[in-house]
Amino acid sequence: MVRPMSTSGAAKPGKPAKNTAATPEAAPEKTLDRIIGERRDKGVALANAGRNPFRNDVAPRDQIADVRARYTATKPAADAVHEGIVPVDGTMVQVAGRIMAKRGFGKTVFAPLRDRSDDIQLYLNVDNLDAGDFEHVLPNLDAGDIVACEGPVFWTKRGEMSILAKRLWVLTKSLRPLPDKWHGLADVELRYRQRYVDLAVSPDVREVFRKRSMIVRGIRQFLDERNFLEVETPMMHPIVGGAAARPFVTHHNALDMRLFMRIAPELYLKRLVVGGFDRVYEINRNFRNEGLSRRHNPEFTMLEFYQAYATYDDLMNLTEELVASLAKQINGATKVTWDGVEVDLAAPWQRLTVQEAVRTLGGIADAERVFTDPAYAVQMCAQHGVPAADIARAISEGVPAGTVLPYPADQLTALFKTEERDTVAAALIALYPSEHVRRVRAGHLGYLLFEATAEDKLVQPTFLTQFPLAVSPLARRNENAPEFCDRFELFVCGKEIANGFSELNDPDDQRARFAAQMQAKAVGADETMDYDEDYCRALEIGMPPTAGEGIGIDRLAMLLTGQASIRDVILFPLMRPE
RNA sequence: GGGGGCGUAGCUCAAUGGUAGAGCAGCGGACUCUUAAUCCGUUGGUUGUAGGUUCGAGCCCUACCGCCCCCA
Repeated sequence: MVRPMSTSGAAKPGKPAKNTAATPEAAPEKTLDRIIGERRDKGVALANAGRNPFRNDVAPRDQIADVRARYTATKPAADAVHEGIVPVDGTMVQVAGRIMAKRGFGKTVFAPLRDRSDDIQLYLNVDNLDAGDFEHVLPNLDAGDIVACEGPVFWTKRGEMSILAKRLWVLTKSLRPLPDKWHGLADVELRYRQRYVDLAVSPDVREVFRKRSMIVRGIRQFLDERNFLEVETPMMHPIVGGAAARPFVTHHNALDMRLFMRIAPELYLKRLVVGGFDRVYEINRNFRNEGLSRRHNPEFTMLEFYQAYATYDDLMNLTEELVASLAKQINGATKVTWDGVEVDLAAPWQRLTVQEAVRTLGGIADAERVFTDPAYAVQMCAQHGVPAADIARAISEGVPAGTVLPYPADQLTALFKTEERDTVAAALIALYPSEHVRRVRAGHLGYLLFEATAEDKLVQPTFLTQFPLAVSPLARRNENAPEFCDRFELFVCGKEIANGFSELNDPDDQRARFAAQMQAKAVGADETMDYDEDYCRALEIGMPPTAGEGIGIDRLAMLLTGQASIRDVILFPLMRPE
């Protein structure tokens, strides 16, 4: 079947001679329109010669990479004498892909062809190519066209493996020109908006996404080998849970129900652990309604996995093994360059408590006092640039709900920007019901101080451990220090890659943590979890001792492919509409 | 949200406030081992959008749109 090209009335013939005077009312044709018109005309010419320019009756038998592999060893010595064009063995290969360039020599045309696996050069010559193809197909061939080609393999004098084309079919006529053959597509905006063009012309970009796919496959293999069960849990949640982030809100019509796009699958996965699937994982999208940056995309991919009868310590060991083995599998080495820094992912990695990080990297000599004395912590935070709003909230969260504050709640942030800060803080701290709350609040401030002073100094892979309770509402308390949790985060080049902990499975403690989240929300925190009563009920059924972890797949892909922007590891990053 | 940068032909980029150019691609021609092929000729522009200043604006000013970077 030959579908005629729909040559639009506006399209002009191949030679747009200067006869526009004959149609003075015609709008001037733009360059791109003219190019598209010329390409359409070639499609019409193909159709007129009985060659459908959009056909689907020729499937390639061979992949280019396979052809290359098969013939690489037959390459003649550099000093070999050439006697015309001699196929290696006369075996016909048949490949298909996109024509990347066209170099014409009158009766000979060289045209590199690219399929998903590799490139190979087509040698299209009047003496060898089917006469009809030479006459009707070749003149209507453009860079960008999808073609199939059949012929034997030979080596050119310059030592380039080539296919001596006997037959050539245009399978898909490309109507738009490809970007500059040398510079490619440099405009990052166009690269993201028209990823199909970016991928078509940039092997490097293809390679990044191929590696990303290998990473995900490698993770599945790694976990499957360890008897983890891959599961799928809801992406639309009736309540917000599992992480501290602002959600996307949507609505289900039939049930007339508000739903949140999930910010994390954590609470569902742990329900499965309660149910007896005590090694589970999920690799899927999370959605967080936050700004875009080099390291944030509103939808991103997360691996979360849970292993019963394991501790956060076990998961740190597992993570080292997983990431180091992925690096070897994908790059053949544990060293990668990221952000201009050489990072070595070989195990073991440094382990450092948050408090130690504040002292050694943040340069706060009395870090211990920061994590026990909230008044001191306020001073340190203020000195080191922690935003006043964050300090005010962290301090306020310790005041029991319903207490009449000595200062108007809506002026707290403003007050924390002034010299009155310490007085105000002291007044609020005086309202705390217990020494425990004082320490919990100090821990919260200590964590803010860590973010301000130390986080970006964690360059080589580092497990940051012993997180303050206040910022870890789902993690198990440390046996010896109840204001800290058995939790870690993995940092590389100042970026958080993974987050794991021994799970909190005491339902009463979990209820108290949810209540604390409600309190935080009440004093203005916008990244809080909702109280999840069903999850608490599940914990009452009983969750075995468990450790769980989330690994950001996008950031891991950035690390292992050396990309500086998350947009370069997401095929279609979020953009404003054109 | 704040600050900085960028936006010119299909692509990659030029252009003291004074006639908008080049390379590639395209088109026509030559060429049977090129690979950023070469050579000759040639088409192609509402300089992101809308205003303003000026005798004159791609360039200066204002607003808006989009992208990038930094900060919050």
